[in-house]
Amino acid sequence: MVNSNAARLDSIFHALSDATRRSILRDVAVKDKTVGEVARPYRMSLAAVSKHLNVLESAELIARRRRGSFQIVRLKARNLRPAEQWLAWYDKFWNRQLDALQTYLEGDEHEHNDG
Amino acid sequence: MVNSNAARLDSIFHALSDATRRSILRDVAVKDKTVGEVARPYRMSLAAVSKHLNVLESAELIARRRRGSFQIVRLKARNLRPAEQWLAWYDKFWNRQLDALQTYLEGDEHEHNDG
DNA sequence: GCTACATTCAACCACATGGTTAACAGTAAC
DNA sequence: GTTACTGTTAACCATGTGGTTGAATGTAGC
Repeated sequence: MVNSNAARLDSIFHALSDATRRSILRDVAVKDKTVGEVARPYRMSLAAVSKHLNVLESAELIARRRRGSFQIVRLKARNLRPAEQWLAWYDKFWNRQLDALQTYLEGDEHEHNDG
Repeated sequence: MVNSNAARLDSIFHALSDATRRSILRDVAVKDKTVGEVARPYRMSLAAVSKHLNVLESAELIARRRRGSFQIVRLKARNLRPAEQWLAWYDKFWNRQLDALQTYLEGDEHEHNDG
């Protein structure tokens, strides 16, 4: 619909398209963590994790704030909402089992004319 | 073909991270379309659209089947479900307004979304 | 087989991504 | 200021992405 909305969805879905980043979101959802704490479970450099955090932050899915010499990573869960709302539009297509209907029509040689 | 859950989510979210592909999903949700019909609204080559369809197909969000010399593109809406379920886990964080609570508790700065 | 049409594949390009290591910068403690 | 620690930035590399054009494939009909 709106273009800025599209760009927002681009960045959110892109941020979610990496398993490491999704895992990081889970980690910080439960409890705020420092960057070091976020990075520790992952077998990659701190710099790599920092870049993942940049991606998540530019999608506004996390925020970093400084506390002393640490940076605290916090989830901004509400900003997942546009993605969930976008997906919710498709509920009707599986809830009403149109997909199953089409699978049925496709599976046999039933050719329902598109017109 | 998608193996693990994580890889499946990778491919789904990646497929959704492009506005053209999201738009294509909307287009074929309403009604099955040929590749040519899908491509017509977009200002890019048919080959480019075909590549977008490849991405959507490898995420199993669409299926193509041949009918005569045409290929019919059909939505496989149910396969959006893993993405929606992944996101649904975060509902509690905004529904219970823990996000706002944490912002309040942690923050001197009341940063409200400036967008 | 030949022609026309629908779509994909191949080769190519510019740029983004995810990772590395090493250098740099902010903060605290001495 | 120096040292130690936390985290980001820079430079680099291999691979992936989104687009192009043009050739190739598959199907229908003559």
